[in-house]
Amino acid sequence: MPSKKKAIKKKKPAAKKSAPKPKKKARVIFAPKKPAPKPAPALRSPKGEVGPAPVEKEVVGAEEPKQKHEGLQAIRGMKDILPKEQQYWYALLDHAQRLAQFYDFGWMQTPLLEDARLYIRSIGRGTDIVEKEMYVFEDRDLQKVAIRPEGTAGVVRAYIQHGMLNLPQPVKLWYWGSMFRHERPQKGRYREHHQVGFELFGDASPSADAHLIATAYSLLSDLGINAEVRINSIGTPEDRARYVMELVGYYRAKRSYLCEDCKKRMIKNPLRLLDCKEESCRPLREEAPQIVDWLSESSKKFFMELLEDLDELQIPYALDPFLVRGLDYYTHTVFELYAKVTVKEKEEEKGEAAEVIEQAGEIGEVVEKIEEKPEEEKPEKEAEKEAAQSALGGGGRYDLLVEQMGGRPTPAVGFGLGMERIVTELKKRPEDFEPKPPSVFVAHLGQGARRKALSLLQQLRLEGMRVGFNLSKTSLKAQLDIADKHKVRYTLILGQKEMMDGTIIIRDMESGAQEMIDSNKIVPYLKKML
RNA sequence: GUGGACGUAGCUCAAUUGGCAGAGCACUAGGUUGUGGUCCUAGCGGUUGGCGGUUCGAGCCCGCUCGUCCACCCCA
Repeated sequence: MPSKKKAIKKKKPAAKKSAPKPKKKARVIFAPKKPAPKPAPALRSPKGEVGPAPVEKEVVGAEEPKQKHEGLQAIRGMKDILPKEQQYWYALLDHAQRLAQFYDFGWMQTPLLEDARLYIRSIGRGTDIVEKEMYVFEDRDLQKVAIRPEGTAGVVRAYIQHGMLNLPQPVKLWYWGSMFRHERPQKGRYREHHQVGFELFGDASPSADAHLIATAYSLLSDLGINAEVRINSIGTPEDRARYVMELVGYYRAKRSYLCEDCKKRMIKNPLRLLDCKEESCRPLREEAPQIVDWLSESSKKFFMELLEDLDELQIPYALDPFLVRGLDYYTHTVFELYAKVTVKEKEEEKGEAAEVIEQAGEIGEVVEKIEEKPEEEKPEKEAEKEAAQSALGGGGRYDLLVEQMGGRPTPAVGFGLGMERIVTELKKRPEDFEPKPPSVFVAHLGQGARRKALSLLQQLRLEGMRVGFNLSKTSLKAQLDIADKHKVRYTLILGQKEMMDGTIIIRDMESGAQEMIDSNKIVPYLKKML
C-alpha cells in the first residue's frame, strides 16, 4: 500500500522531465541486500590453533540498517566541528600552547580508553560522573573499560606509571582532548566535549594553586574573555568530616522543610545540600554553617595565603562558600571559572573581592553579601539564562589522589577548561577572529602552464606563502572567480604566452591592475608587496 | 534520568479550511578567443527527521520514535 502511494506521487515529476532517473534510483540503494561476506579468519587466532577462526557476530550488537537514514546521523550529543569554526579552535589551541611553553608545562596525551576501575578509584564511586554518566563497556577481551570522562585520572595514572616522581619536581603537564559523559545534551553540554587541562605535581604550597589559577585565568583573558574565578576551600578530609557532621546536624533539625532530593543528599552527599535550588531549601542555606569556619588552622592559613597570592596577581575572584565540586578527589582549594555576563557585575565583584582578604575571620559574612547580590538584583533575564551552562572550567587541589592510586604521596593541583564553551564565548566576537585568506592565487592556462604552476606552487610554499589554486579548472574565468571567493590580494596568471617569454602576470584583485614580471623575480617581488 | 517547546533543500524561511512541496542565498555549468566581483539563463539539491494511524487525499490532524533547544539534575 505505501509503495503504491509513493508511485503515484513520484509519477508526476518523472513525467515532466520525460526521462528515467537512474541517479535517484542509485541513491536508494543503501544497504547491500546480500549479507556481508564472512569475516576473514582472525589475525590473532587462539594459541597455535589451525583452522577457521571462531565465527563471531560481524558487528557486535549492531544490526544492518533497514531505513535509508539509519546510522547516517551523528549520535546524540555528538557534534562535528567544522572548518567554519577553525579560527576559534586554532586561536584557543595556539594560546594554550604558548602559555604552556611559557610556564614550562609539558604536553602529553593519555588514552581515550582506560580500565574502568581507574575512574572509580579516582573520581569516586558515589559521584554522578561514575554512577550515571560514564561510558563503560566490556571490550572483546571482556575487560571492563571506560571512555575517559575527565582528564586528571589518566594523567595521574601516567605520572605514577612512568615514574615521573623521579623527575625534578614540580612536574607540570598539559593536555587537550575529548571527554565523554552520557548526560542529557543541551547547548554547551555535549556527550563528547573537549577540554584543555593543566596539572602540577609535587608542590604543596599555596603558590602552586595560585600559579595554576593564574594560568587558567590568563588563558581566558589572553583570548579576550572576561573571566571570573569562584573559589572555596574544602580543607582536608578531616576538616570536611567535622564540617559535614555539623552541616547534617543543622539540616536534620530542619528536616521537615527540605525537599525530597535534599533528604537523600543528607545521607548520600551532604555537601550538595548547599547548592539546592529548591525554593524551600534556599533560605536554610543562609543560616547554614560554612566550611571555611570549620577548617583547621593550617587549612585556613593555606587558603589565606592563596588568596593573598591571587590578590597580588590581580586576579578577580569571588569567594563562594557553597562551591563543592563533583569529584571526590579534591582537597583544600576548589575553583571554577565563569565568563562574566555584564560589565556592572564585574565591577562590583572586583571591589568586594579586594575587601575580603583582609579579615580572615569574617570571610563568611562578606561572602554572604556577595552571594546575595545576584539573587536580589536579577538585573536582566539574559544574565540569568547565561548562568546555567556558563562554567568555562574548574579545578582544584588533590593532594591525596596520587597516593590513593598507588603512588608515593604527592601533592598536586590541576584544572580543566571546556573548549566548546570557550569557543562559544569567542564566537561572540567574530571580528577578533577573522580567518586570514591566502595572499596569492595561482591561475594557469594550458597544459604546459599547468605543469609550471605546480612547481611555482612549491616555490611559493618554500617561501612560506599561503597559496590558493585549482588545477582542475581550465578557464581563466573560473579560476579568477575562485580567487575572488578566496579573497586573495594577488593572482598570478601563467599562460602559454608568459611561458614563452619567461614572465608571469600579477593581478591586483582589488584594483584590477596587472603587471608583467620576470618569472625569476616573482618571489622577491611578492615578498615586497605583501 | 524528569518536565516542556520545536523539527520543510547545505543555510534563512514560505506553502489558504487537509488539495500538485516553493523562494532567496549557496553550489555547478553556460552567456564562443586569456580576466573575478554586478547581471542573465539553466542545472543540482527534499522519502517535509523516521515509522505507523485517520482521510478519497497529510508538510498540516493523531500515536510512537529519533534529534535539537529550554528548565531541572549535573557539569566543561
